[in-house]
Amino acid sequence: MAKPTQTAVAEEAHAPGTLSLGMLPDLLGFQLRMAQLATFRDFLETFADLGLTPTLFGALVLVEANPGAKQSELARTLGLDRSTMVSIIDRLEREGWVRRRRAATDRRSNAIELTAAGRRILPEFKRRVAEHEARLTAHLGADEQARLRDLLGRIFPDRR
Amino acid sequence: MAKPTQTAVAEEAHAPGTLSLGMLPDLLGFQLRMAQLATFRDFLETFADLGLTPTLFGALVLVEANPGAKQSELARTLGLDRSTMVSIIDRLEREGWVRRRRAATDRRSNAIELTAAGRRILPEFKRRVAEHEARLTAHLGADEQARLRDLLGRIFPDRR
DNA sequence: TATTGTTATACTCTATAACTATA
DNA sequence: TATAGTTATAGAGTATAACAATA
Repeated sequence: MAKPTQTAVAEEAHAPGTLSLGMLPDLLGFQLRMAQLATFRDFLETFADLGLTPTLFGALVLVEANPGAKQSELARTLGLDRSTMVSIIDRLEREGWVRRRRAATDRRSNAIELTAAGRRILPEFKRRVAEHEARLTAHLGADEQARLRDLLGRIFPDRR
Repeated sequence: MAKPTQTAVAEEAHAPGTLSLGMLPDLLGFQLRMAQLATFRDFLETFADLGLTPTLFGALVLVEANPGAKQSELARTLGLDRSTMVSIIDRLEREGWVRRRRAATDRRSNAIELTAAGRRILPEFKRRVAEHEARLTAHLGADEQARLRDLLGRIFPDRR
């Protein structure tokens, strides 16, 4: 599996079918982007039959962990606008996994909570996500996975 | 549209303003997504005056490293469809940074290359990207940055 | 005045399918 | 037949601005 290191190419000449990446591999932003793109696509394939996206799954887990949370709280936690959260909750509600309830203390807001169907199906979602994660980390040891999560968590911690 | 039924109910207790993330921090995909989102937004702000995106910058660097490469080669390397690459090259060409040249050997394809203006401005782009990268890695040591890039490169290496 | 949810709208990014010109 | 570039189009995801209800 070991490929010879690519040497500097002369002007105009580059291996057919294989391009040099130039400085890109040295950029954290580039590695982040490519890893995220591959991961996103695998996630979509994992849930192709249900149309579940990483954002929808994240919202479901958040609702489970914070029953009765407001839409705008969920939005802020996921780094989304509250108008974006409307359609996300719409979809989850249309699937019958969550419901909107009028909050008792502040009647402007909706308290979002899982339905019985949502609580029933969430373990299956988590099981599939675990399989997806296993593919993601197939080439990493358990210690490396933990290290990677830790390092990622320290990128722009002030922007979250 | 159909408005959801809303019934008043008592909210369950969770810390005001701060939601629990549940299992999300344990998911590599989630950390990846949040880090990439923050990074993408900082990149856009960095080039707000020029409208340069990570993809456009990546394409420029690729053209620099592989003068005369075909559009479809660039597309494959960046993980994009060749129809998507059309508009990317369109934009770079409209800015005057690259040009399409009829390939001599295969007249179906375009050989993409930097213009003089492109070669002139690329160092400035790289300087700004370096500043962006510095913000990104503000909380990481040099060794940790290298380790992070290495670990990211081992996520789905077979899908790239 | 400020906030919450909502709607209307628009913009970006991306892919699919069909077309053309070559190979 | 197959490939490279292009075009038209559609879908997903997102944000901004304005509005009503409520605080």
